[in-house]
Amino acid sequence: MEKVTSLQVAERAGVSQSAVSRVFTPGASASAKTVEKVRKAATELGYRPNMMARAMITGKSRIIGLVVAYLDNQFYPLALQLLSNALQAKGYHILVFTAANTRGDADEVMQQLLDYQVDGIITASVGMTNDLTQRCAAAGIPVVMFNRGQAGDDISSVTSANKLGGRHVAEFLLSCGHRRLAHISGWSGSSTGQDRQSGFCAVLAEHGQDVPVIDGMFDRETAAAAARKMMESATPPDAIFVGNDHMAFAVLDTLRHDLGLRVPDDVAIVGYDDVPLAAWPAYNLTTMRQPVNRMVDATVNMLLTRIEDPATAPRRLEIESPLIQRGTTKGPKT
Amino acid sequence: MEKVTSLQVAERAGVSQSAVSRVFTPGASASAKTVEKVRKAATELGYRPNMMARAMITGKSRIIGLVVAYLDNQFYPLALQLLSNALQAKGYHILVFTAANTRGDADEVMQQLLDYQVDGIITASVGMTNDLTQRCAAAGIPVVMFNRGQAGDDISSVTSANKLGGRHVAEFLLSCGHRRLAHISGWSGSSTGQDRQSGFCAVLAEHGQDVPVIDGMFDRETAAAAARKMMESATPPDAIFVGNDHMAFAVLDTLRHDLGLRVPDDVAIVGYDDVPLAAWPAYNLTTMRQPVNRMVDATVNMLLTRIEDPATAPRRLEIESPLIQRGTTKGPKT
DNA sequence: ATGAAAGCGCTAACAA
DNA sequence: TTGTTAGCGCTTTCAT
Repeated sequence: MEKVTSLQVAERAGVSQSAVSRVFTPGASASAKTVEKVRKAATELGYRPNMMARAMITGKSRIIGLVVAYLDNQFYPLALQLLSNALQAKGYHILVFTAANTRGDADEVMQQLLDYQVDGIITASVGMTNDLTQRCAAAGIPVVMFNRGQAGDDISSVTSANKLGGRHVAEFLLSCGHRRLAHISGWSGSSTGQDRQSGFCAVLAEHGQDVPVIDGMFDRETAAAAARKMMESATPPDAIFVGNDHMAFAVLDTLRHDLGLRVPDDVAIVGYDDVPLAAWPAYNLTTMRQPVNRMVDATVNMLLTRIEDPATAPRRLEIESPLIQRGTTKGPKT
Repeated sequence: MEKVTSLQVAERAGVSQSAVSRVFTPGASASAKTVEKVRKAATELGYRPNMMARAMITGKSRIIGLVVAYLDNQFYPLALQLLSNALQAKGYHILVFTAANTRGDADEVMQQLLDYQVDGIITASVGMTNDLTQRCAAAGIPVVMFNRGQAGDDISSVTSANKLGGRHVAEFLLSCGHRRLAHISGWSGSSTGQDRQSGFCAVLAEHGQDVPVIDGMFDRETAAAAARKMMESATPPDAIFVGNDHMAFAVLDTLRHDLGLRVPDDVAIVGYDDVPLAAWPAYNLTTMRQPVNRMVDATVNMLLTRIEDPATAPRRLEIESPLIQRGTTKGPKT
């Protein structure tokens, strides 16, 4: 099982080394006879082309850099797995870069990305202030932001229709008869957090309501503290829209176990993402679905399209998705 | 931000190309003056050595292949994140390979691993029948199995002390006064599943008890069905040891919501892993901790040691860890 | 300590 | 279609 080179295969097959190369290069021409001889010799020797050498010449590594900040939120492991599967099926692989949402860190990651000559980059759970994306795009590497958008620019992104989703939630809660709504938002440094909030608040503003909002930072502790604060205020809400499921679980835990409140009787809760855990009976959370599968497919398509043809214009895709009613809300008044 | 080569840096610094190389090669010699000139020119040009070219010569890619079967169990995303952080700090990165636990798939993954010339391999949530590990080891690539062992062989592995853990659980449940114990085991094709089961059953055998066991396959549905079956039998258990937390959550859901049973009053439940979710109030699960941090550190150390010195003998490390008592069991009778 | 020269394993012109 | 040739960007002898 030692290193086998194309030259050795060539000798064994009685052809030139470049003939071997052609047989293993998708778009190359070789006679049926040559192909057969080479394939035979190759399997006998256990030959496979060396990716590194190939990458060095073609400039294509068939490696996609995945930049990810945290994996505590169940949504991201799921996405990672699906992305990996989808890319693997297309002959690509994911090189993982963990990055804090800080400036210096982003620079370092950026350099590493370039070092490895990744063909493309997917960023997930990375904030929008990050010029990392900008700089990679500037370096000519296709970038797709997964589950994050960026205000009016030239970077591809795939998200769900977050603004619309926020509106849906507001309309739904109103239709349930709730009148004192509140919002524990996703991190205000992320488009996702902002959009959900603005959609939600817009509808309520149309109804003349001003909504208390606390930034939950996509973090359990922060969200739990926010929930406590809201419920202990003079006019506690009768329904809370939480910026994602991950925080919503923390809110539910706090409401039920710390404050002894009943959900949805005392407060209704709506989350965002519809991660698997949301459907488990222990939480049974009403939530806006994010269609991970479709988001992943779109991300992969977009990225590979741009890799194959760099002239392709960046796109910003928003996928609509339904509200999933479960046990943390009462049905709408009819 | 275009491609900058060592030759360009050399010209600008007024030295030879090999001088530049030496400055960027850890163990090489260069005068202070040369180093300074080169460093200056390099930063001005934004030069960084090309990993691919370097990898091709040295045979070291600084890439670690991570083979992983599924990420639904919270334990693995957590491990992935920690592994990535630890390796990144040492200048390595993780290339992800998702693989089903099937023979043909393993072969394919194995080839891809070799194609990318990974310096080392970590397998997680991969079964033991997989000769993938054997073959990689045979190909001279250091392999560490994370959270899996393999019966008496020459591959490094890092696990918790699963057999001992199983024993702990049995002794604990007996001390709580339970007399009708049962076990929903981890996948019997994994050492982890087997060891936990054998430790657990060994203690009970010593007490003359024969324990009903159903293989939960590390799967929610399978575990839930097993729990239902057990509770509906003529002599339902008064305590169930579930092979990991991921399944234990499913069991708790079924017990509480489908069967209307109270935990721990009707049945006590113990899991294994102590994933973050186990500590959340909604489950508040008593469980054997697996010390992810220490397991990750050990894995990284072991792997890098073997990469740096291939002569190092493989090791099988078992890390002991405590039982974390929470709300799904009653304290021991005193 | 430094430069010149020889490749690592492969792809991509270029002729034939 | 095929073989020959020239590199990709770098590390590493080998002289100096």
